[in-house]
Amino acid sequence: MKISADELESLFDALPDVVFFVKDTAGRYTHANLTLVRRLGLKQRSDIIGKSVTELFPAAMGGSYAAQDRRVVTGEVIENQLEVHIFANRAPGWCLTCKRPLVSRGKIRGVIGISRDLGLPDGKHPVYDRLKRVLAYMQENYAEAIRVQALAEQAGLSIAQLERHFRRVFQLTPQQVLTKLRIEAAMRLLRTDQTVASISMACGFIDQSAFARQFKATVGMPPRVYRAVSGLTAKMDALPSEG
DNA sequence: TGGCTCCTCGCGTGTAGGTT
DNA sequence: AACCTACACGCGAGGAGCCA
Repeated sequence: MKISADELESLFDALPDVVFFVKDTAGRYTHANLTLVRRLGLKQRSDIIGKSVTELFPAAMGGSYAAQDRRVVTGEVIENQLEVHIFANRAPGWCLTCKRPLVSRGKIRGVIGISRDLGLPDGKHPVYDRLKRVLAYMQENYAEAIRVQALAEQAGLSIAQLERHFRRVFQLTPQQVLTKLRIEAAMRLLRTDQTVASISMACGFIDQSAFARQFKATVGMPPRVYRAVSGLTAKMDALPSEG
């Protein structure tokens, strides 16, 4: 039994916190769930089908998504990539994106993927309180060099335990949580007039080079472009998410 | 579920060179 | 001058597997 993309599309329509899409090898949408339609500020699916990310997304983000798709079309699989998506109300939202080549009869026919919103932590988990302490430490010290080993010691857990519990409670590895904290801080500081170099140091990156790379990988655009984009208001009232 | 080892690979880093 | 990108290299993070 094989499930078609049409059937998956219908199923994913029911998930408001998950974007589902299929694109052909040229990067044109062949399927999109209603969550993506809404986040693009569009009315119906047909407004998306046949279009590419560069037509639907602002150039700064569309180009990054297209580059990601090109990698997948060559066979690369993207698993749980932590990304910032800017929703229609311009608020940033954290998502985990998965993309894989769509293979049919032995040939790659396109890209199939989902992007799910990062949910709330599981506060009922037995070690949640210990992890919360580690998280608080990370929030206070993200500007410093933090080793997972040190976090594990602080929680009284082995590294393997810490990672396992982090994934279960926060849906992220400790390293991803640290990146998230740093990028969030950077996005705040980019709205001030601090230089990119000073922001990179203030957020715990070794230099602005490492910062720019990480920022682009996560947000989809270089820091300078994000600064320009976040300074605009009316011109960019719809910066939706996908991946 | 916890603890441990092993191994792969992705990320951080430093540098150089190009671009704005 | 400030910023971005590409590349090479080393190391630590994280996955897999096993056992208790």
